Amino acid sequence: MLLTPKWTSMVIYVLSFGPLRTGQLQRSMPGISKKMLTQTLRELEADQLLSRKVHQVVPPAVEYSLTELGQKFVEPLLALYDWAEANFVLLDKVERNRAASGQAEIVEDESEALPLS
Amino acid sequence: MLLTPKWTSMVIYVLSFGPLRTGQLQRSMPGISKKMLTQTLRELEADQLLSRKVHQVVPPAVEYSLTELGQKFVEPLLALYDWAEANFVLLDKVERNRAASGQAEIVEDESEALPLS
DNA sequence: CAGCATCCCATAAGATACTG
DNA sequence: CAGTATCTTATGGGATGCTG
Repeated sequence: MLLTPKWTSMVIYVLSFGPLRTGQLQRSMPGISKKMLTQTLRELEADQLLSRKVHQVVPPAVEYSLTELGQKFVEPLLALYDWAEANFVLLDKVERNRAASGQAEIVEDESEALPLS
Repeated sequence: MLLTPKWTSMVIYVLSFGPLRTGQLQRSMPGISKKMLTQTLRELEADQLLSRKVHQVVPPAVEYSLTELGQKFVEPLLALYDWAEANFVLLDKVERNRAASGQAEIVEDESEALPLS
């Protein structure tokens, strides 16, 4: 899948603001390792969501930018982020929710037969 | 994250059509193991995206349904699915794209200085 | 029927060192 | 600066058997 890897959606999001060089990308995503950054970028490139431009200079300068397809992905991605933000899910609300109750509802049935199909 | 586990989004999707019992859920998702089904359901329950109702009968009958929060999640999720379908990404277009070209663009620069910040 | 526990394997991901 | 290679660990996930 496209969203299961840890960093893919974040790369798309960060690049949605404009093209970035490798180092800038890494600094935009605290915690990502160089290995995972490269790997994620290669996969997204293979999926044609971003393009990679190599400037033949020393030291090397590589610029990443979203393709048309990648830009089309930004909107549904933001829809997801908006939902998360609106419901504090990526923040700490869920943690607090987890802490609180959360028991399964027990339904006392009269019959011993299966009530559902 | 909420989307990284393999089955979470599918559970939400399947339940978006209405409440289901455990076995019905499993049959709705070919390939899911009982273990992962239970695990996924527990996590989504902890995140308050679905609720679990236990009917006290023999044999046991457990019904899962989306909470308000879970239902709010359906829309952005479908937006994502729509994008995927529109771009054949979950199908085979990507595979064909991967097969074809996909080389990084080489930009021939005159200078040896860094052209980008 | 629904769920839990256990064992095992595949993959994701982090750390580190090295190259042009 | 950008990238590769290698090693190690953490996690996800499948298979199976057992319980009320």
